[in-house]
Order: sequence, then structure tokens, then C-alpha cells
Amino acid sequence: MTVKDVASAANVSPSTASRVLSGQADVDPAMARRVHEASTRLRYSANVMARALRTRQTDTIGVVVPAINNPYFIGAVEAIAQVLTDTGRSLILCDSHDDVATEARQIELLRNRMVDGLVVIPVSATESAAAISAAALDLPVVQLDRVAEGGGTDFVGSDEFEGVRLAIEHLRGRGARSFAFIGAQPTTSTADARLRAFRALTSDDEGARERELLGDFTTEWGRTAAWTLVNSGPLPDAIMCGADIIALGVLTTLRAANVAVPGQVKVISHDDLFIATMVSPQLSSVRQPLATMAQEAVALLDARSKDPERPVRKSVFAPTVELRESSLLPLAATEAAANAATERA
Amino acid sequence: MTVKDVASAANVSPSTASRVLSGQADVDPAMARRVHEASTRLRYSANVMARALRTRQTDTIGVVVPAINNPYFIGAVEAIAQVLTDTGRSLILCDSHDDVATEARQIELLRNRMVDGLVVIPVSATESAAAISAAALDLPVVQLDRVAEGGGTDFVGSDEFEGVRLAIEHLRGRGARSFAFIGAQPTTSTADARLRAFRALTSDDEGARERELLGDFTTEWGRTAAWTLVNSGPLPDAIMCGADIIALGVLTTLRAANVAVPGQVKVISHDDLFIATMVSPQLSSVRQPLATMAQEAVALLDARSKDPERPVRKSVFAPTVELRESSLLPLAATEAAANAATERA
DNA sequence: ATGAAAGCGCTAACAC
DNA sequence: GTGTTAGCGCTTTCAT
Repeated sequence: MTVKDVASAANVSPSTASRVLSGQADVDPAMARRVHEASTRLRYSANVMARALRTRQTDTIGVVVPAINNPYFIGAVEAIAQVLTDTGRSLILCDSHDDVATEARQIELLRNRMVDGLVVIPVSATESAAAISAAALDLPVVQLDRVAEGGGTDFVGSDEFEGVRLAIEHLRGRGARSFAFIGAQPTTSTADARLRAFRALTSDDEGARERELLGDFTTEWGRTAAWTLVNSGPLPDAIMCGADIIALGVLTTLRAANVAVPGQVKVISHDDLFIATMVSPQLSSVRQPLATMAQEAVALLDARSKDPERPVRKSVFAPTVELRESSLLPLAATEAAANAATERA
Repeated sequence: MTVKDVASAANVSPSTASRVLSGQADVDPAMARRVHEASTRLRYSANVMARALRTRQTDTIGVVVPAINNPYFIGAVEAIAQVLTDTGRSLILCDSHDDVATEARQIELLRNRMVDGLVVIPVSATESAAAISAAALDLPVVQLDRVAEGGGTDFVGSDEFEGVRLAIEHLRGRGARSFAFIGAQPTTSTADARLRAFRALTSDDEGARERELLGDFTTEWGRTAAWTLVNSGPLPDAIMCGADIIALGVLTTLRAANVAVPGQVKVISHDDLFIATMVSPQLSSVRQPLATMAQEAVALLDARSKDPERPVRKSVFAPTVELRESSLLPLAATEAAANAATERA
């Protein structure tokens, strides 16, 4: 079914049919009705490629995330999708598999698909800049959550320092004086910012410098790092994790090592994933305002579409912290005792 | 950058440039070299829309899943993406939000994007058929994991009866004689098949009929259903869950209710999500061979592209069962005692 | 083997 | 207000 089919069925010219269907110009109501009728009767629906080729617009935004199996990024994608759906647009999702080369390829692919804009969560704070700034030359691009230095694009993120500050302040309020950090290598802006904030905010704890364990954003790393911590001298009062998926591994290791959480060690993390409430003890976590961030990201894309020359803007929103068992009541103390009993038996 | 640009830079006609770049026909090696040189120098990359409009082929497969935030579906998508990447194609992912109307809209959207084929995990065993069979009229379509009756398309799935059989047999081997089922309403083919299998395989346990709790594929439902079970008379020896995300809720409720798993009640589930190993006790689960299923799905799509008239085919693969703490050792018995102690204190 | 020309389906200029 | 025409970027006859 093409416009021509609809047009001839409605006895009008293709251009008139097109005008009616896109609701652009004024057309005779009688004609319009005939076109609409024919259109629905023939179950017409415009070919997206042809339209895009002509209008150079696809009503589609490309989104590139480092790992589609990371629930935090899925949350971000869903938030963006919601905003786009609300404005009659859609989204193409690409996974860069935490690899700069793949990321560059995906960006290029999306450009060839003529997406109207690009939301990128960059893989690397340094290496991602090239592909991003190249794309930004002829396409609105916004970096979300993480930023690649020199990307030269708009950015929307969460105030990482503030998140860590809220968390550490809370832990201190619960009596914590010694701290550890289990996070990712500071190759991404968020990992870097969280680590820096941790250092700045625990400068009074000289031991904290030796309890910085940096790996990647995986549960496996959380497990490994927690074992290292457990096997290397006295435990700190609290552990700050760089991400919930890391914290998950930390919690399982602490349980296996019969370390009571929060009785013996308090744990707090970032991202506030859904599963933070599904583990035991439930995990305290710093929460980024993803819905707001997504809204702003799309707004920035739209603004730049209108005015490509507008100055680059960085929008940073304040996070909140969700306090749960892992940093609050020492409920697990008796549980640890039971585990010890099991060990003896 | 267009073919014309490349062509004139290489002093050849656009058609020759096109021929070289798509590697179709024989061209003079010298010319070919010039074209390639110009192409890379100008960083040319073909416009996907224009090419698709002409060739009616996009090297892109559309995938429609009921919920992108369900890790099981993400696993399926990743498996498909892998197969496609290996063959130089890509994928557009759509979320039908567990809604038949949205599903139909997404299918239509993908059709307008001229995807070469469609992989659908249908929302409903009955209501999804219309949109799916309509799409299948002029596009290769394969249903994955779930099937809508009357969809009239190829299908790739897992042997649901066999999965339940493996699980129940295992539970019986561990001494279980009474059973409960916490799953989803049988509005999807998998939920239905699992429930039927459960009934057939626990026909000796008259109480099991009253311990069928049917809701939806959410953790929330798992929690609710488990509370109902806990509050309604003696617990069964084992609970079979329809999906890991349900089982997650079941486990948290059982823990909150001081029911020892697997000591008092054994739990087994379906999907074998990553987080099945992250909870305590680790969750036993029936595992579908997603990689194999994805491979077969793409193969069926390709086969139908070649021959649209080929007979409809259903490929069903055998699942395996991953046995973990939740259905094995009664490790949690002492833990339950500790919880009881907490309660008294 | 190569170039000229047509056309995929759509919409924006341009005439009337 | 409406129809005619051209062209988005690409590939593919069709001639040569």
C-alpha cells in the first residue's frame, strides 16, 4: 500500500493525500474525509524509510548503552522510551558491549539510519570522545549519566559527589568511622567521580586509602573484592559500593564469610536497582533521578535540533539515598551467630 | 557523503561505485581500487534508508518482547543479537509492555521500517494471533519462547513439560510428596504449559490442586502468593515457581515468614536468570537453551525468506535443570532457628 | 565491463 | 486549495 494507492482510491493526487495524512496544509474537508476513509480501508501506513529519505527526519532517537544486561542502563532506556512515546517518537537501542570500537560502530550505524538524535552513555571517559564528537558534528548528541571528556556535547547526569556525600554522612550518623570502597576502575566519569568523592569525604580515615578496591561493574568483581577485603585484616565499619550489581556480589561474599550486615559491616551502594529490595539484607542505595534525566536529555536533543549553535549545556540533578537494612538495623547479628554454629557443626 | 561524491572523486559513474562498494559485479581492478580509496578517504558509508528503499532489504530483524525489564527476555534478545551480529545484521528491539494493542502497534511499526523479519515473544496465547498472522502475510515471522495459537508462523521454544518433569522428579527424589505452584495466569503458552505439566505430574497429591496460585510474572506477585500460601494451612514440601522473578518474591516472603528453604520447603523455578545465583539460598531453576533457540529462530527466518511457501515448523528444544541450594541441602534449617530466636527476643 | 536512466515511496517546490 | 514535477540516495535494468 502506497500513497498513490490511497490517492487514487480517494480520487485525489498523491500530494493531496500526503498533505491530508500528515495533517500539514489546509485541504478541502470532503477530500480529506475521502482520503482518511481510503487510508483506513486499505490499512495504509506510510513507509518510514521513504518518508525519512525525503524529510531527513525519522522521529527516532538512537540510544547507545555500554551493556544492555545491566539493569541500571535498562532503567535509563525505559525512561527515555517513555518520554519519546509521549511525544510520538521511538527509539533504537544499541549495545556497545563496553567496547569503544563497538560503540563507534553503533554510533555510525545509527547515523546511517538517520536518527534525529543520539543519547550515548559512553563506555570510556577518555576513549569515547572521538566517535561522540564526530557524530555531534552533524547530529544532536547528548551524553547521559557518564561523560566523555572532550565529547563537546550536551550532558545530563546526576551529582555524583552529592550522592556519595549523602551516603557517607548517613553511615557516619550510624557510627561508622572506617570505610572501604568497592567500585570500578575510574575509566568512566561516574566511577571516577564516586571514587574522588569517597576519598575527599573519608580523608579522616587513613586506612580507607588501602581499602579502595577497583575492578569493573560486575557482580563477579564484587565477590572477588569482598573476599580480598575479608582476607586482609580487620574489616571497616562500612563499605561503599560503586554500583548495585557490585554490591550484590559483596553481599553474597560477606554472607558466605559469616560477616553480619549491617551488624558488623554496613553496606551502601549506587543505582537503587529493583533487586536492591530483593536481597537480604535489603540494600541501601543512592538513587539517580532517571525519569528527570531522561526528560532533560530529550529536551536538550530537541533544543539542539532547533539551534545547532546553542552553547553546550551540562545538566546535573541531585540524587537521593534509599536507606534500607544493609546500612541500618543490625538485624543480621543473630544470623551471623547461626552461620557460625553451622560452621562448627 | 553520497555514492555520487565517491563516484566523482574516483572518476567513475555512480553505478560503478555502487557495484564496487556492494561487491556485486566484476569491475576493473584499477577502478575498484580508486573507488575504495575515495570511499575510505571521504569516510563514506551508505545511507541505510535509501538502500533499503531500493532493495527492499534492511539487514535488520525486528524483535518484540513483552517487557524489556524482564531479565529473561533480555537474555533472549542478547542471544538473538549475537546470532545477527555474527551474520552482519542488526536488530531493532521493541517493548510491547505486556499489552496486545501495543504489541500490534510495534509489529506494524517494524513492518514500516521494512525489517527483514520479525521475532515475537507474544503477550497472549490467544489475543496476539491477529497481529502476528497479519504480519506473517508479507514478512517472515517467528514466535519465540511463547506461541499464540493461530499465529500460523514458525515457532521456537523449549519443552515446557520436560522442564517441569525434570524439576518435579528431582523434588521427589529429595523426598517431596506435597507440592504447590506459584505461577502466572495461563494466558501465555508457557505459563499454561507449565501449569498443565504441574497438574499432570502431581496428580497423586490431591492438595496440590488447592495450592495453585496464579498471578503474573512479577516479583510482587511472588511475594503476595507466598504469603497466601503461608497463611493458609500446612505448607507443602516443595513449591514450583513459574519464573525466577516470581521465585524471588517467594523467597523473600518465606524468609520473612521464617520458613526454612530448603529445610522446610524446597523451591524450584524456571528461567535460570543470573540473579538465581545471587540470592540466598541460591535458586534451583529450569534452564531454556536460549542460544540454541535464538540460532534456530534466525535460521527459520532466513529459510522462510528464501521460500515463503515452506510448511510451518515448530522447533522445540529440551531444557536442563540447574540444581542449587533452594531444592537441595537443608542448610537453612539453623538459620530458621536463628530467625525464630530473633522473633522471641 | 561501464554509464545513463529509471524508480523504490514519499513530500516539498512550484505552478495554476 | 490542488495537481504536476522533481528529487531524497541508492541500486539495477538496459543499453553499449
